[in-house]
Amino acid sequence: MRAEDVFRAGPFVSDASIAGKGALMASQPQSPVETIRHSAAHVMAEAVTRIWPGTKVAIGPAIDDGFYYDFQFASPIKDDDLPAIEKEMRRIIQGGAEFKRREVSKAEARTAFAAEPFKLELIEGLEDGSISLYEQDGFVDLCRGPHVANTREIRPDAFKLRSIAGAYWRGDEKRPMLTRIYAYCFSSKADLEAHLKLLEEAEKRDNRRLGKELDLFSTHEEAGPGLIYWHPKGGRFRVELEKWWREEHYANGYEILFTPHIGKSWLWETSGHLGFYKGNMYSPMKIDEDDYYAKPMNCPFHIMIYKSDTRSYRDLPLRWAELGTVYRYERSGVLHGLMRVRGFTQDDAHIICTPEQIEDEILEVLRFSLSMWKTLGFKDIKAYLATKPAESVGEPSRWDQALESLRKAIVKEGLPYEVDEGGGAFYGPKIDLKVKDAIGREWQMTTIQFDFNMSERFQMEYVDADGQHKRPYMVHRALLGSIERFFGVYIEHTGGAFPVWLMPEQAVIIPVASTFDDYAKKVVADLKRQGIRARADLSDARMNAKIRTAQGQKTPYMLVVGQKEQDEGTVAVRFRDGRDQSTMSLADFLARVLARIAEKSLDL
RNA sequence: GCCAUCUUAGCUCAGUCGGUAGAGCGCGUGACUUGUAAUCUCGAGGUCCCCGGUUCGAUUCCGGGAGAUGGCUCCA
Repeated sequence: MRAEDVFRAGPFVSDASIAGKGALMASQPQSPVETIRHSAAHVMAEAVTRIWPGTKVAIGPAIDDGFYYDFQFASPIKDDDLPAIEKEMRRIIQGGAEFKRREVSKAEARTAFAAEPFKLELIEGLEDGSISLYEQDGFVDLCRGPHVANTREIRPDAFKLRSIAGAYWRGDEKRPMLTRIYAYCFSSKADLEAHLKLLEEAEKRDNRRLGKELDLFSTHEEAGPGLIYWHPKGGRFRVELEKWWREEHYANGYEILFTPHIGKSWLWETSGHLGFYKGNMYSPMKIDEDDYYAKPMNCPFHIMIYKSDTRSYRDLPLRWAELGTVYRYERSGVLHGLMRVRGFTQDDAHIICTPEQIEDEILEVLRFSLSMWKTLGFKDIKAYLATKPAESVGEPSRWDQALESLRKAIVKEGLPYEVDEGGGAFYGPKIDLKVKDAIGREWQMTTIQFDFNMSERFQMEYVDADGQHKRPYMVHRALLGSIERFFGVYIEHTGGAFPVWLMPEQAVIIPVASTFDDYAKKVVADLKRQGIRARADLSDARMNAKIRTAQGQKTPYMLVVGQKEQDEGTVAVRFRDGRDQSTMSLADFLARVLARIAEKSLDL
C-alpha cells in the first residue's frame, strides 16, 4: 500500500482548519517563515520524486536561511540537475495544492512507508498516537507539521536551490551517505535578495580573499595545509595586537609565560589528552627513547610551572597567560582559511585560585574580555552558559559553585545569555562569548572554562591558612580565542579596514608630480620619526592610480602633496572612508594620528 | 575521511567540438610629469594539477590520484 492510499483511507483536514494543532504537536513553535521553508522542503521532495521515481526520502527541515532535504538517489545527481528541480517546484507551487494533515497509527504509518527505509526508521522512534502525515498534490510525507495551507503561500521567486552536499544519515559517519539538496528560502523576494546580497558582501570580506589582496598571509598546500604564513603586513598587525595584549595583561594582574612546543608523552597521558584527544594530536617524535608530542594545549606546561614550587594561599590567585602556539590535527575537509587551521596561537591563560576567590576572578575575566572587545569595536556580545553534562568529573558542590560564579558574573555585567543545559565539558562548566560582526554574523570567540580534571590529575595543591594541603580551582580562558582565527574574523568584520593603530600601513604620501618627491620624502621621515607607519609612493604611476591603489589597500590616510603643500608645510589628507578631504599642517596631522593611535580609536 | 563542484601565467578568469593557449590586473621597459579611485608603449612570464589509457597527436576524451572549495548539528 502506498503512502497516498493510506493517507486517503482516513479523514483529513487542511492545516488551516486546525490552526494551532500543528504547532501544538511540534516540540518547538515555528515562525511563519520556518513554516514556509519546511513546506517548500516538501514541495522539493515531491519534485524530486516526480523527476526520479523511486528516490528514497529522508528528512527535510527548515534551517537558518532556507531548508534542505536528504535523499537517496538510485544514481548520483549533479549540480546541473538543480534547475530542473527548481522548475518542477515552481510548477507545483503554481498548481495551488492544499497541504492536508492526517493522524495515523504506527501500523498504518509502517504500511504507508513500506518502501521508504529512512521513514520506517523514523517511525520506530515515534510514539503511537502522535504520528501525522501531510499531503500536497498527491505527495505524502511523514511530518509533524505545521505547514502552510496552500502551496501558493510559497513564493516562487523567494527560494533558490543552492547546492548538493553529502550528508550522513542522522549525521553518523557509519550510516549511509545521503544526497542533501540545500535551498535558500524566504517569505518574500525582497528577503531572498537581501540575503543573497549579504552573501555577496560576506564573499567580498572573505579572509582568504582579503588575505591575498592585502598581502596579509598565505597558506601553502605543498608545505602543509592549514598552516599560516604571516606576511610582513600581517606581521605588523600581529605585532601591534600582541603588544597591546601583553600590556593589557600586565595591567590586569597577569604574568606572561613562555613554554615549550613539545613535551614527553607522560604529560599528555596525565592530562588525559592521549586518552580523549589523540585523534587530534600530531604523531609523536622519538627523542632519546622517549616519545615527544607537539602540544595541542598549553595547560600541562603551566601546571609544571605551578608545581615547581610549594604554593601558599598567599600566592593565589595566579593569573598566568601565554600566547601559546599549539598544533592540532584537523581533518582535511574542515580546514578553512584562517578560521580553521592546524597550527595556531592561543591567547591562553590559566587562573589558579582558592574557592573564596573564584567569584571575583570570573568577574574579572569577563570584564577584561568585554573591555578588549569594546576596544576592538565589537558591541553586540552574547554569553552562552554551559552546565554540567551527564558524565562529569569533580565534586557536585564545586560544579554548583562554579556555575553560580559564572552566572553571577554574566548577570553583573548585564550580558544577554542563554543556558546550554548539559553543554559543559566533562571537566567543568563554561561561558562562551559570541560577538556579532559588522554584517550581523556571530562568532564564538572568548571561552572561560572551569577545569576540575587537570588539578586532580596533576595533583595540584596549595597550603591554606590552616596548614592543610588543598586543591586549587583552575580556570582556562582564551579571550580572542586564537590569534589566527581572530585575525580572520577581524578581517571579515572590518573588511580589511583596520583601525589606525592596527593598520600595517597607516599613511601613504602621494606627490602630485615627481617634482615633489623630496617633500614627500621629508613628510615620510617626519612621520616615521614619530613611529607612524608611512611610505611615499614614488612610482611613476599617475596620482589617480596611486590613490586608487592606496584606497584599495584600505590605507587610512592618503596625503597628497604638491606645490601648495610644499610651500606651506601642509598635507592634503584624503581619508579612506570617503569623508571630505582636508588640508592641515604637518604638525596638526601628526598630532591627530598620534592621538588616534594612542586612543586606539576606531575613527580616522 | 565521505558527497558534490573545481584545478589553465604571480592574481582573477577566458579558451581549445583533440592539432601544445589568451585577456585584464600585477611585474619589467620606454615615453609622459600629471591636484584626489586605473596615462600610453613595448616586453618577459605557462609541464594548461599529477599519473596512466585511447589516439598519428591529449591541456581538451576516459580511468586513477592529489589539492582546493561548499557541505556532512538542525531531526519525521
